[in-house]
Order: sequence, then structure tokens, then C-alpha cells
Amino acid sequence: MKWDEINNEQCSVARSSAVLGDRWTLLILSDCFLGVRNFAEFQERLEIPRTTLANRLQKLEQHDVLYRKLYQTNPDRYEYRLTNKGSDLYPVLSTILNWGDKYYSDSAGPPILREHMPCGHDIQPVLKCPECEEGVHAHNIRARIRPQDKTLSDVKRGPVLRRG
Amino acid sequence: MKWDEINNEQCSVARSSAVLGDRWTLLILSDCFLGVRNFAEFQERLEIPRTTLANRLQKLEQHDVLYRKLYQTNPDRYEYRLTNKGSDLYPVLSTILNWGDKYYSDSAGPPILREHMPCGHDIQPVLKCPECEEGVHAHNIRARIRPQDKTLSDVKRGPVLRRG
DNA sequence: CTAGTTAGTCTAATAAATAGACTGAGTCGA
DNA sequence: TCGACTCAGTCTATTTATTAGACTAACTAG
Repeated sequence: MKWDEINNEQCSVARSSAVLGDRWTLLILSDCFLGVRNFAEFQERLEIPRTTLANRLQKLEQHDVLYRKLYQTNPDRYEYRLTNKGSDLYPVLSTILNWGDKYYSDSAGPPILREHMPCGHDIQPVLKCPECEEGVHAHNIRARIRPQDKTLSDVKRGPVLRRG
Repeated sequence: MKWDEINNEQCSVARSSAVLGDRWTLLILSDCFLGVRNFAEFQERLEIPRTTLANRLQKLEQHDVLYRKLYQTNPDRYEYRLTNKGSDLYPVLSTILNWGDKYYSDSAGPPILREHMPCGHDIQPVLKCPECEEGVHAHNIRARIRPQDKTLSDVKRGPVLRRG
């Protein structure tokens, strides 16, 4: 993995990691989904160094995850909002939240509840199959290379075969 | 966010970010789900510096995401495997894969297919509500503080209210 | 005895993150 | 018009993390 040639990478996890893979980005995005928009509010809530925050916001803008929107003139001030591509990261944040809630919350339970507006329940969303409605988890999914790649060696980071 | 006091944090995203939040960890975990187990194989597939790999594997072991299993004696050699806690990260990796597939794959489509073994289809798993079976996305979920926290100010990183 | 395997460690150089002061363009109140 | 305040950053010097690549350890196989 050469991070300066990431655009030539096929692997979706690698491409995504180039955007999401650091200490702060997931936290910034989490705040975005909670309604945070401007620099000072991110900075205070996260206690993130201003330099780092500025760098991250710029990077997320470059990757079309956030966009800057003018919300005041004299002086011009911009806030940061999720693009559609950014909003599509909600399932990622939500599953991270599920995991954190399961393994790190204290006896009082998760600090933030998620209400599913169509039905009104507080939920932990689950991953399902769009074809058969059954659950999806590590042990009932098999990774395969696509048909046009004939052999495993055509793929840099394909599945590893064992006893098969 | 003080990263050396992360254990006192309530926020599930913060706790999870302390484990997952860096360049390499998501890629390492992705390889774990694809069946990679030993040091050399991680190192070659990811082209990760050996020092960094050793540090990451140790960190993941400390956080009970991976465990070391003796697979050979003379000399003793260990491989790295997912714990149950680690396997529970599958939804996170899977939603990241969905996002990467959507925004970064070329005309040939995603390089890795995921077959749902119960039904045999190649799928992109979707996030659903366990109560009403309807889809879950950024715009039909409302974050709320839990009842025992009376006001927003009781929560460091709760939802931001707007026009309400 | 030599080469090969695997899982690391060591070192020096480079890159990134950090704390905290500072800047710039304005508003508001007295 | 002065002084204090707001907000979105930038600047600098220091600390921390990452990196490439050589090296080590404990064996096996020929």
C-alpha cells in the first residue's frame, strides 16, 4: 500500500481508509451526523487541535465528503456540511456505534439513543441481506473474486483459501 | 478528546476510534476477514512496514480484537485470529466496503464479491431496523440523549438542536 | 555447512500531530 | 472611537508516529 498512489488502488477498503483512516475523521463525521457545522463547535466538542481540524476538514472537502457553505457575509464565513457521498457514510458510523455500544458502554447503557423515525423505536440497526432478508455476519458471507479475474493471483488482496 | 484518557470517555465512536482510527487498522482487519493470519502474509499483501505491523497487531491484541494462537512449535510461531469482539466488526468493514464499492470502483464493478451463503446471492448488505424491517439511513434516524441525562449539557457530545 | 523460513526488532530519517499564541475582518455597546 | 468579543482559521516550535531497510533469533531441509 503506497498512500501516495492510492488512486490506483482497486481495493475499496484501501480507498475508504485513505479518507477515514485516522484518529479524528470518524469523530468529525460523527459530529456532522449530530448536526455540528462550524469550525468552533467541532473544535470545542472534540478538543481537537485547530491545525489538525483545519487539515481534516480540508481533506474531507477534497474527497467530496463535506462541502463548505457560506452562512454569513461580512465577514464571509463558511460552515461544513455533509454531501450525499458523506451522508452515505451513515451506515459506517452507525455500525461503529453499535460496536462501541456493545463493548464499551457502562451499566447505564449507550449514552446516545437512535430513534428510527418511521416506527419510533430506539434501535441498534442490523445488517441484512437485500435478497433474502436474513441477517448478515462474518460467518455467513463468503468473499469471492469477480468472474473476470480468473485466478486469485489476479487480485492483490483477494480472499485466502484454506483447506479447499 | 485526550487520547491518553480514552478509557474515561463515554462516546462509543470515540472509544471505537481509539482502536480503529489509523491508516492501517481497517486494512489489517479486512485481511483478517479474508483469511489472512500470519505476520508475513499481512506484511506482503499490505506492503506495510514491519514495525508498524508489529505495533498494530499488538494493539489489536491488547484491545481483544485479535488473539495470538500457537500454530507451530520449534520454533514457537503464533498467528493472529479474530476474537468474537473482532468478528463483531464485520458490519463495520462491510459497510465501508459498500461505500468504497459505490464511490471508487471502476466500470468493471467491485473487485471482491460477497456471497450470502444462506441464499447464494452476491450482495451489498443493507442496514435495517430490527423492529420494523424498514431501511435505516442518515435521514430517518434521530439521535437522542438517554432519559437519565436530563439536558443536552449533561452530554459532552450529544446531538445539536436546530430550529427546535 | 548453507540456504531458507518466519516473526519479529533496531536505527536513523521523514512526516504528522500537537499546544498555544497570533491574525484578520468584522460586530456590538458605551 | 475605544475596547471587548466572535469566528475561522494560520504560524511556530516541539513532540510523537511512521517509514525503509538492515538485522536477529530459532529453527528445518538438503
